[in-house]
Amino acid sequence: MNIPERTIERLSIYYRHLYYLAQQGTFNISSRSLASIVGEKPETIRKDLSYFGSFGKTGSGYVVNDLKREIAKILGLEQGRRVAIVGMGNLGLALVGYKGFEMLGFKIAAVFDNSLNKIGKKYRGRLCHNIADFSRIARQEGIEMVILTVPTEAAQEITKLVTGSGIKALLNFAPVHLNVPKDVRVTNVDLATALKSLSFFVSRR
Amino acid sequence: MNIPERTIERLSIYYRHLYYLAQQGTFNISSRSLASIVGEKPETIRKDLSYFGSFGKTGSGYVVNDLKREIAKILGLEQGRRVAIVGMGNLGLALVGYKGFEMLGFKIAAVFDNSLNKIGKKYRGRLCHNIADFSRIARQEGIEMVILTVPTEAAQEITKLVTGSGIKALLNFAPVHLNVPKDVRVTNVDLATALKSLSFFVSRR
DNA sequence: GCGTGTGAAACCATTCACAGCT
DNA sequence: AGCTGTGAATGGTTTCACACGC
Repeated sequence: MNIPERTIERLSIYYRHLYYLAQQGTFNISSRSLASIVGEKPETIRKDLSYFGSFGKTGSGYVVNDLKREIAKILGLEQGRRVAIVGMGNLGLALVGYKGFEMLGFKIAAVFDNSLNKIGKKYRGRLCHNIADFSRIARQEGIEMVILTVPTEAAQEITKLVTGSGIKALLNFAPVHLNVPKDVRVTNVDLATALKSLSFFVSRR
Repeated sequence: MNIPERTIERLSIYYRHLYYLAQQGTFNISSRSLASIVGEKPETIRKDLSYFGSFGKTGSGYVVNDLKREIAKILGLEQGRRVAIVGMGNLGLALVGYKGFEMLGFKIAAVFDNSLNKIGKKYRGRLCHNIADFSRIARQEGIEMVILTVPTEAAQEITKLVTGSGIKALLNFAPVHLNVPKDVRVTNVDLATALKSLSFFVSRR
């Protein structure tokens, strides 16, 4: 079966809130309650889950911990994926310190830059490597995913280097469309674009 | 007519690339060339534009500067919208310095925090105000949109304060669903979620 | 010939509505 | 009674394919 893209995005959101709920000691939850927390409809949640199996109990809803574990399994969060951040500018720096990543099963295993001012320095306890050594260090550290926070002009070139080293998943913060081999997945986070879309809705009021 | 959400998101992306193209002195562009730059299909671009009018010339495509101006008009970018950043943590700090915003017609007119360590300090030349004074200063500065980079626990409360002061557009970086009045628009940027979605695709390879 | 603008078709995602289980 | 799981219906978005203008 073909799973909607949107479903995957939402599963990530469900996961986070189940995580919070588990911390608070909530044991059971219905699709209706979860829906009101995450801002979706109950049937959306049930449908999303139904692509992967039946995790609930009719009459009583879902066991928070079980559902959390199932979603982790679906999203591949169990293994504690190893991530590199490439580009130690303001944004890269903010992301190394972003608690959300580690909390949810990602390990920022290495950081890179091309500037001699930064290489060799430590950022939140992580030694900044020379981007030229990416291939070797990525292999050594078992990096599977890369967060790209480099300047726009450099983004395509560094993408080539990174995908050439076997990385198949990129989270790109540079506001350009990256050309990558077909088997590489890119997710773009475009900060200014998000703001511009909002602007449209301000205009129409 | 009802304009697809996705169309609006893409228009922002077209805009940015038209901006670059104009800088480089490109005069004309076809939907096909633009498509290959932004990573979309030509017919998607033409359809997106068709919701707002006919801006091209059959046979020769679009005049870069004209199309850029039209999209600016559509997205309401002409007025140089005034934006506030609330929360001067790592991420807020990175965003004050993010060139993409100013470049594309947004003015970061004020920044706020609740910490006495930060209030009164300057960040990239902008005085950090006490969040308690939001209402007054937002009015004074003509703030129309808010970028929220506060800790998760504080997000809902601050949202209440901000929307209570008449703000109708929020770009939210806190990983929670914000409850807002119906006439307020929220766009969520969820950094960890983006990474988790990617993880799913790594798993299935 | 090249390229836009656009109805119509195909595709994908959400919502409905209800059978079935506890 | 309460809640899940899911086909069927609806709604939204993308893609196709072609008429028309330069």
